[in-house]
Amino acid sequence: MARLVDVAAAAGVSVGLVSRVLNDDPATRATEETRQRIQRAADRLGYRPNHAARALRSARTYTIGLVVPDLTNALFAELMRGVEEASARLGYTVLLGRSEALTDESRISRLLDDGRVDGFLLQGRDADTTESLAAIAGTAPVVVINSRMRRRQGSVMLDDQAAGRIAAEYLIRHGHRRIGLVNGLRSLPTARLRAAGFRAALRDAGLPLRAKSITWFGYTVPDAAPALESIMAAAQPPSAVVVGNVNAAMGVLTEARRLGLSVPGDLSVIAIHDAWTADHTWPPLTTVKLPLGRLGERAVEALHRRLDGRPGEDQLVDDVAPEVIERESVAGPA
Amino acid sequence: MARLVDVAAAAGVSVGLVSRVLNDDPATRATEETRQRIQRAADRLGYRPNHAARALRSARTYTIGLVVPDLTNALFAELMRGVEEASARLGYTVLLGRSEALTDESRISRLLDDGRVDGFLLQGRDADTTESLAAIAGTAPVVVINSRMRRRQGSVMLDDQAAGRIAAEYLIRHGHRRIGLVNGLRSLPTARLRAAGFRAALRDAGLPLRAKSITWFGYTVPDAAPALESIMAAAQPPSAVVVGNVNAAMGVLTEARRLGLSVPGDLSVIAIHDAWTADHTWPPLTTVKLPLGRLGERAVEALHRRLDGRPGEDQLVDDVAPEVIERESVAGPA
DNA sequence: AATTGTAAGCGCTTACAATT
DNA sequence: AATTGTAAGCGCTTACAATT
Repeated sequence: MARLVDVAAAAGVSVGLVSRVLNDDPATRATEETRQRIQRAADRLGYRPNHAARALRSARTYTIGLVVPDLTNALFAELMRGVEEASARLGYTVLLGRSEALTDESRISRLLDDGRVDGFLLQGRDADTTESLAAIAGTAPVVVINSRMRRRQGSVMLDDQAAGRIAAEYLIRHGHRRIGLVNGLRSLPTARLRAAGFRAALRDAGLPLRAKSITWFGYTVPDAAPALESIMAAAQPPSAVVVGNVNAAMGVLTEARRLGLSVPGDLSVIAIHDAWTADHTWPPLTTVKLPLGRLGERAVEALHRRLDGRPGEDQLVDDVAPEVIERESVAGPA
Repeated sequence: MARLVDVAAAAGVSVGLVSRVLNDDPATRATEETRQRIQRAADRLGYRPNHAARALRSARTYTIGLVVPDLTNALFAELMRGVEEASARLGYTVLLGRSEALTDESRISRLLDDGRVDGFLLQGRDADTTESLAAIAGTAPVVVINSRMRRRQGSVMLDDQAAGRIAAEYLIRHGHRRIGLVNGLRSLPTARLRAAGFRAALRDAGLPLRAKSITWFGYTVPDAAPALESIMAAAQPPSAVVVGNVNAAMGVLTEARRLGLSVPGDLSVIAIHDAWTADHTWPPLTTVKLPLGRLGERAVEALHRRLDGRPGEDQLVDDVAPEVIERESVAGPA
């Protein structure tokens, strides 16, 4: 690869000048002619700055670590797309890690100690995991996704309260009056917010709120069976449920079948979050789509500001509204 | 962070010696006492080598680029686990990229030109994509996953022929005599191999082979509908199908429902590759599980050998046999 | 004053040299 | 001969200096 000295020689100037011109150093205003000679030489030689040298000298790696609980979660695709888009735009490379593989303390702090990343985008399976990931990251710049840190600012969150409300309102609009919520763990801020939105919708519609119609087992497929069983065990079981997550909703469909309930005949189901998998369940799942791509972008932008020395903030990503994707899992009550 | 000079000062020796001892340089045999003093000093200071400095000096980044078509494919989880495991063991960090985001030529070769990676593990959506990814990587060490390069050696492949054979044999054992194959694109080596195994099983069982009972639409969900429709349009449609991929099998189940076929009553289905999603379709899918984790490990090991200057090889990962995971999508013919 | 150049130094590895 | 030290240099950025 061509180095700075090669470009300098080709352009007939010094390495210092080449570096400053190529980096658009605002303090150096070379003549247009010199600038062009340098740029042309760099283009002709296909010059690319050596990452290691730049990182060593400037003590910035221009790499951010993205830590998520499960790479194969379909929801992660859209988040990642946003993260990639914003990273490319702002000049960062993304180093990806599953949080299980990294909670093994050593690996996350090593990434820092080895000077491989400038900061982290963190998402744990629940608030405690996220908090401990952040603790491991220590004083490094961190932005947590869909959670908040107790002692530090620096988070981006979706509007989960709106999502819970919109899902419940959709069912109410279809005539349901007994509605359950299959929710994530109580330790998850997202779950608490979705429940708040859910409750608000019922209250506004003048519907009664039974504590037993909300479960807090979790967002994953296996959590759905005990949740649905518990909800349907009521004297007057609901005719519809909001499920906190598409993945758990797949489990709800399976469990409904086991309980002999037809969807949406006996039970309507709407899930929060949209994913391609929702198209291929039976029946196809009606969902509330949240702007995960935008969440990823906002997370990168927030970290970028932190890396620039600006203070952390807790942000709500509400510039794109949640949207109901109608499929076939909701009908009127029997 | 503590630097080499800090450790050297603490141990009362020179930086050169510290570097050699910590890196287990075989040419330097320090006294046991010195060695211990150095190691203790390093431990006490929490010394970690600065990655940028090491990369700059040694012209090795100890980072490998892993490029896959779709991060959210459930199959990728197990592959990634193997890649991570072997990378950690051999001292590499993994930089992850989707191949769509990277075919955009610039990004893949930039990773190299910027000196961010030593080499690549590549997997494209099909043979042509993989080939062009490899072309973009140029002279960099490359190992392709589940495909082969025309002009270069350096690949790891699953035993797809065995998988196709095992799937077909399983259906034959259940009494099926008219069996279809919903396969991936003909351009995919994996698809051709699965078809070969499939045909061999039918031939060995003395069953007739109709060209029309094999389709080549692709491995993804939407490819399944036209495939199944075309197969079931035959005068004597099959009573069972092998589906080349779990994801496509989800589409097959949806399409069967649309065609009014019950699974496994009217049609038995077995898919190649196992994933968590297979547990949550209706009915749960019987699959042939292939050793994807081992594939990932072998890929890293192969790249490691290339980076050590050894020549590329084309390897078949057959040290773990494919295994049928019985669920509920296969029964005897009606 | 406007433009360009010089050279130090980031933290390592490693050839070569020096010491016991 | 066995053990340890010295110093150059990887490719950048940037404070400071020099030139027009």
